[in-house]
This record gives sequence, structure tokens and C-alpha cells, in this order.
Amino acid sequence: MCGAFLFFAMSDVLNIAQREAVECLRGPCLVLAGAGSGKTRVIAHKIARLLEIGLPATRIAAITFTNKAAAEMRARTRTLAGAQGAKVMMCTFHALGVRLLRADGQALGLGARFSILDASDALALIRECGATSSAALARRWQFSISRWKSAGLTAQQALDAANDTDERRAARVMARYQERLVAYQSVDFDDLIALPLRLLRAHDDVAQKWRDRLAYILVDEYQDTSATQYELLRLLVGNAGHFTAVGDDDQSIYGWRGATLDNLRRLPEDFPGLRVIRLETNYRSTEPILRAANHVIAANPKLYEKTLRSAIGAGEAVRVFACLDERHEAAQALRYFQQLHARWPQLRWGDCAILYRANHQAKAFEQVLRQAHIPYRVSGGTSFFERTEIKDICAWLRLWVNERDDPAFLRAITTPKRGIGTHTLAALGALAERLHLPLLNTLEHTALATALSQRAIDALHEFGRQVDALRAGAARAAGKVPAHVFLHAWLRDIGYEQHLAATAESAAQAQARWSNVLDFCEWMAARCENTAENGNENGGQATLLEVAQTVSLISTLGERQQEGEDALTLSTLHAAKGLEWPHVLLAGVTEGVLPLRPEDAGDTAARDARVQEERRLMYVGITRAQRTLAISWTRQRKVARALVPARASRFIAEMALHAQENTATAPGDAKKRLQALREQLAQAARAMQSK
DNA sequence: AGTTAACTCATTTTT
DNA sequence: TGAGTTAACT
Repeated sequence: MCGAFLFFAMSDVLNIAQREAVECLRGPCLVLAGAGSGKTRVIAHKIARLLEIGLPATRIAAITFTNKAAAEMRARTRTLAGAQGAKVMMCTFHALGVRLLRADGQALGLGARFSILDASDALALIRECGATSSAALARRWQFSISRWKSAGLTAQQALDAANDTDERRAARVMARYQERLVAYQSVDFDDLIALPLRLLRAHDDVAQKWRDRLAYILVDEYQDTSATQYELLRLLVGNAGHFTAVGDDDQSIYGWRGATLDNLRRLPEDFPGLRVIRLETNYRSTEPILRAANHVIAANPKLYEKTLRSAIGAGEAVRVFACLDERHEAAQALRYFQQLHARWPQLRWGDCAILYRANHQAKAFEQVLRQAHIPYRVSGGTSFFERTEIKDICAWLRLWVNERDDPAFLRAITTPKRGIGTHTLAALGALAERLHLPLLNTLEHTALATALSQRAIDALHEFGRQVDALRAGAARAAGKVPAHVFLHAWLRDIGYEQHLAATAESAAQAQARWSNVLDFCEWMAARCENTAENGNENGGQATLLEVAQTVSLISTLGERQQEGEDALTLSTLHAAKGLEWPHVLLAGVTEGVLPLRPEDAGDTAARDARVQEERRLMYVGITRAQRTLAISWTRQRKVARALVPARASRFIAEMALHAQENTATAPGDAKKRLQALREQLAQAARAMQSK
């Protein structure tokens, strides 16, 4: 029985609900896809089906939240539908926004060659506009500005609506920030949603054009959409509403970033013809794990009734560890995984994960794992594109694309160092301001001769020449010279490797950074080669340019080195969404940690909302586990600097483990079950091979 | 420009 | 408590 189910799960045969979701090809469709219920499979099959009934690939769009998800979807679709599948537009909401703005931003006064500021670029600019040295204050402003923008407010409207001096100050910072963005022809992440929305609202012809172009839209992780994204979506699908939204209200964990379950609530009202299809068969986890998950989430109010059923069947009971403190917890965790390993020698560390609420909780685990020589990797951390060397290169690319990007200019002109200091830049800045010109266009101005030494002027001219070389070289190279050859030549020209050698703290660091730069070039070159097939009409000519224009939207370079590596994963619950492991330990399931300080939230309603989202976080954590799940909590927790007594999270009680836990299966028994499970897996694998 | 000393802030972070 | 960042000094 189990073997049959596993075989079924692994093959690409759809179950009844999945088939229903795939065949619902006209009008609005909501697929409520529980954890592990095969939603990516459904999306890929649905795209294949749409192509099959004759919809051109270029008229289908599949929208995701992460580039990783988009890449995964593309791979799955390509497998199913071949080259046609690869031509479907699969991108993030933000990348879609970029396309809309590049094509039609003119209507808003935005040229096609705008720069995209990532979160840290934007923060730096905001800080400058507010003339503050406090990072915390700047971050608060950024948060306020982000909220206002997402609500579609202008700086003036924000100022009018401001209630206190703090808000008024933030609104004034926003006004300056917006002016600078316009001057620099730059947009931030929020603009990538807010501006396309404004565009489509204000220009019906543009909206109509895109509605005609995008005949069918699929949205993944629909529960994570914000109000703005929903509005954009509504304008794009129009009244006919040929779309599929795939999501799970129980896995909505990004409320603090503007995601709202209202979008799920409103869907049946806004689209009366909505078909709602539930995927409730879970192909990932054993019964005890899903029972725990179902029990926990049952404590939340229901938006859509849904219960996960395991296709895998019986398994080991969920285990709970009470620990004294974080160190003890780490020691227990280590012992637990070592025992698993002893019981099951073939266990790979890559099959194991420790999940927790906040990043700092990783530390204790890292310590014990390092001591025990167990390989591990911590998910998250500084993303590839946040690294200085990559941001340096990106500054040059931004400047190449957009000559008005002064922040990029300032970064590029000082990396590598070329004897241009604050004095020279101040003179340049003053002149640029007087002439209302971008910094790049004042380099050659004769007026500089009076203020600066010949040496400084020569340095400026040399920089200008290098930027021109990048431009001209890129134009000539387009389509002829492979992108990486061109990029390497250019890096040599600006002497970037020497710059790294001169600025790094050690030779090893310089080497590591240089290899990151080379990886980055390789990555861009690879993107150039397949830009054409990613639903891009004007492929060929300007591809390196296009890649350069969108690098800000990417945070990771993809998993390459991890392939051969067998390491245990340490991850936050947020970062674990969408992933799965055979063996999972949920750590720090302590009241006050998960749920995290519910008493901090304002009134009762806010507190309830907080606990509900934390409960969904717990639910996400539980449903990451395939075979075994363990939970640990500590009798102490840190508040500020002090340790205070703590108790088990309310979520542990809600899991209703008593029956399973107290009659915990004897070790021998558990061993047998695990053995049986493994045999079933092997059987299923054999069955697939022989097929 | 580089180094040290003080200061700040601590939840999650797809783009 | 401790890391990470900034500011000031050399």
C-alpha cells in the first residue's frame, strides 16, 4: 500500500484533485495547496496543458516570489513541455514590474534605462536624504516610506496624512528621497510594484495592451501577496480573470512584510466565478507528523477548511525534548542526531535539519556541530550580491546602463582607488549641481581646470575613458564576443584584481573575492546565453545590458558547490519554507521564542494576529519533516541580557502528542518501522527504474 | 587612508 | 552580551 503511494507520488501521475486543478483552464481558479501536496507539479502540468490547447508560450506568465522558485518552475516546465515551456514568462513579481516599466514607463516619465536600488542602496540614500548617522532611524524611515509607497501615496500625501512630528519628518525625508530617485533615474523595490500599478491605473491603453498580451497568469505562493501586488494582478487579469492562484493560507508567514490574507479572503468576492480546488494529499510526511501539524493549525481560525492526509502512512512518533538552556539544547540535539546516525548508518547529514525562529539561535548549534566534526551549513547570511566586490562591479554596470546614476558613479570612481578623494569629488559635485548634470557628464567639463590640479583632472578623464570603454566594448561585443571574454578584458582594464589584492586583509581573502567576481561574470555570461529563451522577445542584441539591468533583483547565485557536500542544515523557519528534510528538529519551541514575545504586540487583536502567524510558522516547521520530527524547548530563555524561567510553547500542547508521546514506541520497535519504511522506499525506487 | 575606540542594538528578510 | 558599525584620530 505504502509502496504504491510512494510510487504514485514520485511518478508524474496526477491525483484527482491535482488533475482537476490542471484542467480548470478558463476563468479564475484558486488552488489551495497544502504543504507537500505537489503544487509545483500542478503548476508545471497546467502550463504544459495551456500550451497543449494552443495558447502561445509568450502569452502565459507564471509569477513567483523568489528567483529560486522561478528557476525551479522553469526546469519542471521544460521537462514537461520542452522548448515551448521554457519560453513561458516565469519571473518574480518584481521582475514583472521591471518589464512593465521598461516597456511603458515612458508614460510615467521614466526612461527605459533606469537603475534598480536594492535595499541597502535605498537605505544609504534615505540616510543621506535625512542627514542622519543613525542606522536605526534611517531604517525606520525606510519602513515608513515603504509602507506609504505600497499604499500608493506620494510624499506630499504622506505629509498631509502624518499624525506626529516623527511621521512628518519621515514624509519630508521621503520627498527628498523621491526627488533623488527621479534625478538618478532610479527605482527601489517598492517602486517595482507601486509604479506599474500607477501606470496601469492611469493609462488604460497600456493596461489593455498587457491584458491582451498576458492571456493567462499563474501566481505561486499567493498567500504571500501584498495588497499592492493583488491590485496589480487584478488589473492584469481584467474582468475575464483567466488565472490560477496557488497558495496555502496556513503557510502565510510574511505578514510583517505586507503580505495579507485579505487577498485570499477577497478572491471569491472579487471573482464570483472562482473555482476553489483543495490539494490535501501530502506526499511528504508520515501520519504522526501530519497529525501534529493538523492539530496545531486547528487552533487558528479557518479561512478555508483543509486537512492534510498522508500518502506515506505510519511512521515514528514525534519526540519532545525539554532542555535546561540553549547550550543544553544544542548538546541534546547533537546526541539526538548521533543516535539517529547510529540507528541508521546510511543517514546523510544532508537529510537532517535544525530549524529555529531567529538567526542568533544557530550559534549554540554551530558550536557543538563544529566540535563533533559534523558538517553543517547555515542558511541565509550575507547574500552573494551584498558582497562588496559584487556591489563594486554592479556599480560599474549600473553606471554603464544609466549615466544619471550618481550613487553608482561615486562607488565606481573610487573602486579601484585612483587618487580621487573628497576634494576632487566635492568640486565635481558642485559643478554638476550648478549645471544640473549627472556627475558622469561633468567629467570633461573645462570649468574643472580652475578648481583642480592637473593630476586630478587626468584621473577623472581616465575614469571617463574606462566607462566609455565599457559602453563601447559592450556594444561591439553584443552577439559577437562571448560575454565572459568581454567582461574579463574589462576587469583587467580597470585593474580590479590588483585592487582586491591591495585592499583585502589577506591573500586568501583577496583570492576568495576575486573568485566571487569571476563567478559573477560567469553567471552573467550564462544568463546572457539563455535570456533569449526566457520569454524575451528582443533577445540577442542587448542581452548583457539586460542582465546588467536586473542584477539588483537577484540575491543568490544558485546552489552549485553544495551539490557534493553532505551537510546538516541550520535554518530559520522562514528560510525553510518550501524545503523538506527526512529528519527535522524544531528547536527553541519555547513560550516567548515561538511564539515570539506575543505580549509585545499592542492590543488583544494585534496579539491574536501575532500568535496566529507564529502558529503558521510552527505549522510550516512541522511540515518540513518527512520521516522523523523532534521538538525541543528550554526552561530558560534570554530577555535582553538576563535569563528568565520559561516554559514549553503553547504549540507543543496544541500538537496533542500525549497519546503518541507517552506510549513512545520502544527503540526496537521504532527501528523495525524505520527498516520497513526504507524497504518501501527502495521498492518504489526499483519500480520506477524498471519502468 | 588606515586603525582603533566607542557606540548601538538585538525577529523573521523572497525582491 | 557581543558583534558590527561608525567616528575620530593619527
